[in-house]
Amino acid sequence: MSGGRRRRGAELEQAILRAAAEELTASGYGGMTMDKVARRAGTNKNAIYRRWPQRAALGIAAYGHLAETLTPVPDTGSLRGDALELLRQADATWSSPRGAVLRDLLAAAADEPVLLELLREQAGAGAVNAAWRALLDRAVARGEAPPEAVHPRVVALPMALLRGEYAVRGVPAVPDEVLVEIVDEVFLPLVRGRGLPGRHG
Amino acid sequence: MSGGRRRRGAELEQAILRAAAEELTASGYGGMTMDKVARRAGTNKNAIYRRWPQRAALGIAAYGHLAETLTPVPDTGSLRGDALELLRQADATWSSPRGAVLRDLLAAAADEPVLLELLREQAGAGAVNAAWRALLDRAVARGEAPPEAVHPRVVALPMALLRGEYAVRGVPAVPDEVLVEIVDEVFLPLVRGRGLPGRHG
DNA sequence: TCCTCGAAGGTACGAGCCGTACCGTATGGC
DNA sequence: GCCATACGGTACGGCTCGTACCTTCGAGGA
Repeated sequence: MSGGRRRRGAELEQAILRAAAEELTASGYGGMTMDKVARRAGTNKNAIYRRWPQRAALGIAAYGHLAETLTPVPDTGSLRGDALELLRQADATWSSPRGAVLRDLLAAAADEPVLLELLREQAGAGAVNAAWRALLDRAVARGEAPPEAVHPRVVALPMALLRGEYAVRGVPAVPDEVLVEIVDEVFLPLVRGRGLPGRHG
Repeated sequence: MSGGRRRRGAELEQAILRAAAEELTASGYGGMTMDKVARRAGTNKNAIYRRWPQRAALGIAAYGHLAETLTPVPDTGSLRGDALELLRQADATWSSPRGAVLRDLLAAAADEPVLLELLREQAGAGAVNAAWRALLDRAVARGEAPPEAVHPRVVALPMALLRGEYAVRGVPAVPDEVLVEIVDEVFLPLVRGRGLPGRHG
């Protein structure tokens, strides 16, 4: 909106995305109205709908602008320390305003596989998974965990339990005791248990 | 709407709830409009808003009418069989149309603790939890699992993982292999692992 | 340098929904 | 038989989404 120039293509697209991201942080996903985004971007809904066919698609794309911060994989020297740290990072993210947006988007995209996959990309679900895997690999290398412990379901377990907590309690952040319990009462015992012979073939 | 009689109190309330439940099954939660419910119940929105202040509250109450079927706790003789059966029951519920409604309601109530608690009651979350606990208790009694295995987090684990699957994949039912994996690769190893001494205090 | 076509701006609109207000009317209790 | 209460009917304001239509700009080719 500077001068009489008319923005086009990528320039306009970035402006829209930034405006949408600002609306997201200001009013959440529910408050991210197409009209408000258009007004804030200094354009009109036409230009938006030409790029994103639905509100949810714009919301997901805009979330990508918000969630550009990549959290480093912790390395405390012990599996327990690493797991706890990573879980605390995740909890901090999920309980932040950005986490509220993420959860709303997740709900909005739940019945559209295409959007769901897009959201997973934007939210860095792959990176989180890789972090947990790296953490387990290191523990195995240190001899702290049996090699059998490295398994996709084990990798995904702590985040699933964290999500479960949010589903049960709702908005507020998960107390630290719960995170400790997830690690000490579930994650670590499971890692130990997978070193034992099972009954199944 | 039979005859010229005017319904009041509990009679009208039941009629509204039934109409809302029918709308839920017909169009899902998103399609459950206050106007449509009122029309189907043969009344008007006034009578509804006098009882439920928001759409979500009505949706949750109506869901209670849908989910009156209590599933029996399986008893196959082995922990693995019981767990698998219970997980399959849960998956069947969650992947049914009723499950779609439930997931929508969960999203709608996510940021209102009061509604969330109401929904947990209506959805029989307590009963499901009790079923998993009973199943573990029986396994302990049979000597199939160590007493330490009975722990709230262990009880809640399989359902949390199932929810996680829905969050990741979206709508379709979870393949049976995944359910088997949850039991064989996570649940049972954890139960075994909790019988071992850990490193924490 | 001029022309043309695609893209952006502006605006208006239809449709749907929520939640509220107002008022006439029946019903059950006193 | 009277009256407070709750129901029926209807209308409305406000908001949102998504679409349509036309004007205007801008970039690249002739």
